[in-house]
Amino acid sequence: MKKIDILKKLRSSRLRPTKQRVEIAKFLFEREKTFHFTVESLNKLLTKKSTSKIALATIYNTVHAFKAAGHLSEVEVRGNKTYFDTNVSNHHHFYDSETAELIDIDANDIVIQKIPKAPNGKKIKNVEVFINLKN
Amino acid sequence: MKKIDILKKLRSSRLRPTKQRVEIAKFLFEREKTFHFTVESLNKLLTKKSTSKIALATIYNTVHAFKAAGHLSEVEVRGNKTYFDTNVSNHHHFYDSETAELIDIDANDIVIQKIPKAPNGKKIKNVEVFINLKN
DNA sequence: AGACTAGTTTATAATTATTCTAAAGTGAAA
DNA sequence: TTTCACTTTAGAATAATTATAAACTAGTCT
Repeated sequence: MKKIDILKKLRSSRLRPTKQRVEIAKFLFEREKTFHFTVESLNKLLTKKSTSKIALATIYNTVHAFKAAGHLSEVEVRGNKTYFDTNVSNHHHFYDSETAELIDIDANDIVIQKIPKAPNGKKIKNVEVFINLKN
Repeated sequence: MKKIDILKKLRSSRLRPTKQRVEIAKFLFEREKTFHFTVESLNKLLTKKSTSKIALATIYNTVHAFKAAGHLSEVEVRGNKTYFDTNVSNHHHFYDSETAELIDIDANDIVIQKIPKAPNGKKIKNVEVFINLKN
């Protein structure tokens, strides 16, 4: 994703393309593969990569703004920290608890044959499959 | 589950049946249906039910000890608090984000037809399906 | 039964992740 | 270029959980 697209992406979501947002967006979205991270890991990576320090609160703000805009998804991982994913399409995850690493699984690679009905008055919003790994 | 069984359960897990552990175990395991809770909710319920106050740290200790012994499972719920489940068999969950409520799904009620291979050198430990609900 | 000891409970402090606050800064519309 | 709503920022506040260390107790050994 080019810089111009980053700007479009931000503007189309009514997010002012500030220096910080552009830098974080470039870091997150200008890559081939999907990227999984926590706010802590993102902060470390940004600090290493860049000269200008972005406040932790700004990273929280920005990540949440990107999530609200649909540019990031939050991943179902049990544990203390919240994981985010640049892949916002419907998909699933492997989780390697040894390395605390997430790996995407394409929605087409999992087929569910039988699924229960939602309880009274409720509807199914989405189905997330989580495959825990061991060595 | 009777009191004698609670004592057996504790002893078989090498957990001394202290007053607090027995009280918590009775509260958790002497019921028909599976029970979902957070440490906070359990603490409130125990405080309401019982005369003797159990320290919050003890509840954390005990819940973790029960989990380590395989008497409780931790549920995959994104969010700040950790959810536990008295159902330790292989099963899945509905999650109602409106009410922050978990509902068990029997393992037989979900059939997965196609599943990806585990990455190099890894094996599949287990598969958890999580169905998010909406109104 | 009495005393010992390792395991347990407890109140409180510490830690960790996240959110709040309010003052200073800044994009972009006019 | 002025203006102002939106942002950023440092630091305080909050919330969940874990650590600490002193007091307590179940079970064992006599």
